[in-house]
Amino acid sequence: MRKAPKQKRSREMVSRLLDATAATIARRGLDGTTTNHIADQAGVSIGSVYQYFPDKEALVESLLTRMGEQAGRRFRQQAKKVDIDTMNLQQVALSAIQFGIYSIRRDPLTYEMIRNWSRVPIHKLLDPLEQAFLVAAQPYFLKHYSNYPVHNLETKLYVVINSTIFTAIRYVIQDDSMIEEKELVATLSDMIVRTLEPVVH
Amino acid sequence: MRKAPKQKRSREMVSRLLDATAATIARRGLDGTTTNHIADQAGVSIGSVYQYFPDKEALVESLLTRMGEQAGRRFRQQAKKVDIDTMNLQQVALSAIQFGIYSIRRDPLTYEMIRNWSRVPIHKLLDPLEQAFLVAAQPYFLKHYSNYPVHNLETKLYVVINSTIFTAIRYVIQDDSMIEEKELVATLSDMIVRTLEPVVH
Amino acid sequence: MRKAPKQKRSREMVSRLLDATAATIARRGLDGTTTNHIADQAGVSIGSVYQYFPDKEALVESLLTRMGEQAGRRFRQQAKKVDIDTMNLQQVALSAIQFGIYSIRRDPLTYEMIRNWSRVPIHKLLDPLEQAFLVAAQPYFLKHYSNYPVHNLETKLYVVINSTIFTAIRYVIQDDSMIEEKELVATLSDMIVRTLEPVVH
Amino acid sequence: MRKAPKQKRSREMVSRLLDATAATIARRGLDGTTTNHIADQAGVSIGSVYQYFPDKEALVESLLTRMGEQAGRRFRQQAKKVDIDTMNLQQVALSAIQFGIYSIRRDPLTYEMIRNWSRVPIHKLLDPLEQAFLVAAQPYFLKHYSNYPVHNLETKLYVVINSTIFTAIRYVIQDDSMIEEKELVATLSDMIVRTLEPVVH
DNA sequence: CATGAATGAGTATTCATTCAT
DNA sequence: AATGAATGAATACTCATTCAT
Repeated sequence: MRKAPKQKRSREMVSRLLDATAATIARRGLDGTTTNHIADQAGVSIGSVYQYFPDKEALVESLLTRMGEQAGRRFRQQAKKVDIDTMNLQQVALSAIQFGIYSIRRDPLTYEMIRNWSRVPIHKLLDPLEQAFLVAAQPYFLKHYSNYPVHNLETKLYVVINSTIFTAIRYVIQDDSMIEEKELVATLSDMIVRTLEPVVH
Repeated sequence: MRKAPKQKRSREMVSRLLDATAATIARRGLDGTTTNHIADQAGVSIGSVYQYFPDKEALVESLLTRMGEQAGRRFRQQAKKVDIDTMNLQQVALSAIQFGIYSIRRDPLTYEMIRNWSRVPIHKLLDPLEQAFLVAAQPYFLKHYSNYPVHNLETKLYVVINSTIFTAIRYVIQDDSMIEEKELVATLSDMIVRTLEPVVH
Repeated sequence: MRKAPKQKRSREMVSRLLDATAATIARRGLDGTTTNHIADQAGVSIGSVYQYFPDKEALVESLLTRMGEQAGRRFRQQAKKVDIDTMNLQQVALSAIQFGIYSIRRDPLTYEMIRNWSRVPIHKLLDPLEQAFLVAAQPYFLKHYSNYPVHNLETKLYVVINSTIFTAIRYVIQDDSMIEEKELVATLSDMIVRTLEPVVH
Repeated sequence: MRKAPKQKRSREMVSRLLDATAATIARRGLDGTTTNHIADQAGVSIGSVYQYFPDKEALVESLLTRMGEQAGRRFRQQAKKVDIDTMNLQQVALSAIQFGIYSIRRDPLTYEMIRNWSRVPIHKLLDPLEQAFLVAAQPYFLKHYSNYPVHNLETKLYVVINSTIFTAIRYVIQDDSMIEEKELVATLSDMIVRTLEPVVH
């Protein structure tokens, strides 16, 4: 009974600090973000930051975890609306990639995190997405290809998801202007469909 | 005539500094590498480093360029040995990926560079590889599919190469133990073959 | 109420850092002064220096401003004692210059600052002095020459003050032993009096 | 006989190095000038520079000495043309100052040297000028004021010359826009005339 | 619990000068 | 005498983290 308010206050503080971290990274980039910037943004002292997080790394990791959860939730909500019976995989993949590229381009935080994927525990963001995609895809495959090898599916999804994400990222970041975005998106979704296609005997 | 020895010495120094840079990055990581470490490793003074390279960035870029050239050369040598008539694309891709993953696992330098792909001009390393792959693949496509749409091929190769590289990298770096390496390699090469397959009418 | 002690502490730190800057420049010269020397002299860490001043330049500028304020104050105090009715301008100027030369000779800091006048914002030091002199001189001119052309006075004071300061500085610094100090001072004050003398119709 | 060509070559080299120093300081400023820049500009190796001058300081000092000699020569040539009988001191001073300000503004080398007067042995430049002015002025005073106290004259010229030079310098460098250049020049020459004026009994 | 002042290790780069060739 | 490659001391500034209040 006595602990409740403290825990609530604590949860509020954590959330506030993560908001501040997100806003700061979005505005100043990962390299440009200092712990003091985050404290300022959160409107608390730097000491308080260290009361709730052991170090800067923990702050970023927590933020990524939260981003992963949110992204997974959004993905599941989107997935609900898709009518498996009328839309084919190509269409779904295409709009998903388009939406993904758009999201990265519009969300500086995600952009910055993914840009620095090797320096942050990016899997905290990607794993939930992968998981959500896996769950959402399962019924599709069960319906269309009744005996799709499920274990195989997992690896295929791993390949397909990572391929799509990082190819898209590299394209967005490095602005390889030789290739049209439309064509890239088409080729990527083509890659997805072809790769996921069960082997035809 | 008089300049020859100087040019040679200069080339030797450049090479020595790049070796030192490579060794230092391999041992201490990109972030842990300072210009003074490089000078120490090369056995020269820090001043000499700046006599040959304007700044740290130039050092890393030159190293990546050299790595790209070497990788391209190695790739072409490997490609020579492949007998297009007896080996199919699946087999080629499979051994190439296996070799690639092995290389990254064994070469901490490549590992570190690719790990920091967004902070270094990684294209200096990847472009020659892409180019080499493109050149090596051309006869294959000419042989098997006489009128493969070449422009389309470019985008497809972009997708295929980046997908393979970054998925492999992510796999190696993050040690996603849920998936077997063998299966990943198989799935990746499968993805390559399926994606590059011309559309069958 | 709560901010008071902090502001006090802050003011104390600023003052302490300026003291340290002054002492260090006085002892080691402007070129020989590093930010770490200043921190050492102040008995604080280098980080603290940068908590209160954005860079070295700001430190020097603040010091000059403080020096200007102090010099202006001292000048006004001296000026109070002068009895306009009994002392003439020649006498006032003479003692002022004597005092000035003495000050520079005894104060290595002022000496060093003025020696480097073109590399530091020396006007922060000289402007208050000029202003103080202008204010102090006004009643004198009002009394003796009721309708002295004020705008003209500004330029004349500019010439007179700069001439005096820099000629004295050059004399002190370069130790031109051909000329007696007494004679120089006399000639300078003579110059001042003659130059400020309103035109007689 | 055998030494002659060497001495000639030596003199040529010294002259060449001074030219290079002058050009480099004029173009890059005193702080921006390195010994290697000078060697490049002279088209010789840095080692050769140190064959002829012990250090950078000696290079600058020699250059200032040469500048002083040239300035003195130019001054004497100008002075020849002035007709003492028809021109009065006010006119001479005025045009001299105007010419001086113009020279400093147009000659980046002189500007840069004078701007850094406290860090270079500026007297090597100014002493010959003072001397030349002293010599040139002597007959003028002898003619107009037959029993002008000569010793006094020396000090007065010291004051007048330094006052003029440094006030003008400060004006040019710091661009004190509150004061019109015309007015400053007029006031300075007024100061000169009034100060040099023999005491009227 | 909160504060925020203080800490100090860490790093890229410059340039006058030397000396082996 | 000439070369120019090599030297290396020296310096301003950052920022994650601590701890006394």
